[in-house]
Amino acid sequence: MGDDGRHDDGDEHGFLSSYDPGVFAPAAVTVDVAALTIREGTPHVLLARRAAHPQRGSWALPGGFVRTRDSRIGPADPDLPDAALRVLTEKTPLPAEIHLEQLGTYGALDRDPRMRVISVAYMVFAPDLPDPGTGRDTTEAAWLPWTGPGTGGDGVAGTGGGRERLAFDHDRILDDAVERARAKLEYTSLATAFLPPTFTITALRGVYEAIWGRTLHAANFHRKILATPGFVEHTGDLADRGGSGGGRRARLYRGGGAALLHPPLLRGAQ
Amino acid sequence: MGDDGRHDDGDEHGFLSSYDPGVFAPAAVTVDVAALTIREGTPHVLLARRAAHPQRGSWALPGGFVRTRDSRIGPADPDLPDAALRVLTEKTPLPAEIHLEQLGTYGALDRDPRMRVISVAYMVFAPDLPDPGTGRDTTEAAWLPWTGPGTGGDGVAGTGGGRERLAFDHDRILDDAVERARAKLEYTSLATAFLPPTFTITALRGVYEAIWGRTLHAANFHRKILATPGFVEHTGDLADRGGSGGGRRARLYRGGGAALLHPPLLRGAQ
DNA sequence: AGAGAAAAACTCACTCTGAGAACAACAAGG
DNA sequence: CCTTGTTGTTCTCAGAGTGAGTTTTTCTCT
Repeated sequence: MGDDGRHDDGDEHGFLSSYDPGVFAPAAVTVDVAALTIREGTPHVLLARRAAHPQRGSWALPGGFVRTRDSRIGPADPDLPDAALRVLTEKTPLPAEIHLEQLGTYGALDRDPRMRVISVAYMVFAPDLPDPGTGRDTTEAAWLPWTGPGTGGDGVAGTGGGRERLAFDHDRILDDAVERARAKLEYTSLATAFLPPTFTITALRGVYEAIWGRTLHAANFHRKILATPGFVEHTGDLADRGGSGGGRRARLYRGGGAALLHPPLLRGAQ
Repeated sequence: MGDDGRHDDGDEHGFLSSYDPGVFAPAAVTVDVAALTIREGTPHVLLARRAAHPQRGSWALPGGFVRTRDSRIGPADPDLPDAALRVLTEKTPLPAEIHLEQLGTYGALDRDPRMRVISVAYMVFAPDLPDPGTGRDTTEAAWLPWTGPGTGGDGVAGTGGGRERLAFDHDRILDDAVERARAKLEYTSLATAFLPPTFTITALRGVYEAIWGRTLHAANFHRKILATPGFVEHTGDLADRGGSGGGRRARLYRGGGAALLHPPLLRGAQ
């Protein structure tokens, strides 16, 4: 680290007690969360409509300022993941186990008109959750389908069928999140994070098909999943029938211990 | 984003003109750079010895505060990568093409005793560069060999042969950087970033062996590199002889256009 | 010219993969 | 009860990829 704003020599304790934090021209730090899930076979993202300036009325990723010290509003965030979970639970209740992962940090000088805002983006892989409530500073929140940059234009399909741009640089953050998700499905077992605790191989394949946007050969997928040690383990139970249309009852599995897949599932392949 | 410190309704322009940035309890934002290279077959990292409190005298990753506005010291950093390159060039001159990549952001409440410091870590893959000069606020800077967490203890082997802990949480950042480098060699062509513009297949294999810490089967490596489309392309030249010991002159290659490798080179394999 | 050395090409058994077919287990209807 | 349609699971086989070793090519040095 560099050292502007330091006083002169001496021991470290004396240095710290006379230290003035104001010298550093500090920036505001926020967390923004791209929470992804899969509904009806297509990727969805949790968005909130901004109730305040700037960009009032735009859809945006759930986010908020990192609390650097205790205040009237609440206690300081011990670490960045705590802040990410906090802003997310303001919108929707979360299950006990949730996959949270840092995506990246966005800090261009002009990305927020108020001042320099450094945003630490997180991504969440969640199973299908109920519709969210409206949190602080938002007029509306919803899981909206994501239509990727490949299909003619970025953005999120609005309820009316059109597309709207997200506030700030959140379109780019969302694209980065989906691209990261696509890559991580190849060599990690994260696909199970989109599913309830027990699931069928077909449901797991549905996750890959939704995120990768292509169909996979069912039989080969089945073989490969079971051949990858530690990916899934059989619970001994069968899925109960879903009603219409016959078909054999599928076996139920839960996630195995392995985090990394050897060998990986390659996207380029069938 | 959340909205503390906002005034009441009205149009966006009026909102911005009366906005007070001081309300947000801001944090300090720094960039720290883990610059990796390979010297004599082992990974090295660029470190600087701190000339100022806190942790004066400890080795640390090159870093500094992000400049959020113009000041006596210099202009504001337009974006975070600019800040990372700035703090790095204070220590060593860089070649024209350099691989810079964001690693992650570290923001635990107690990671710096002065105040809350959010550090955006970057990593650089560089070819073997000359010894660095001493920059601002450092008494010494050097490329030091990295001895990983697998070999009994983290840290960097000091010049005396012992190990020293790095300042702040830089040991953890460095471990994360090396682990990221190991993973990215598998499925990207980043190994070429450690080499000069033209190189031999044997030199490329040396990068893999240094980062992965294991030997690879030379013949199979050769076959696989040439079978991966876009990884390398032949320049038509041969390497000139290095002096002692006979042997066939190796063909020279340069990096191909491909960023992602299909199929990848798997670490678990030989 | 000959010995030694490094790079590159070749060989072969084995495994993995893509594609399709076959088999198993279920629901609904006649 | 038996047939038909649907879904999940297993099997088959040809082609591609892989690990390990051997051979050939091309260089330096003596």
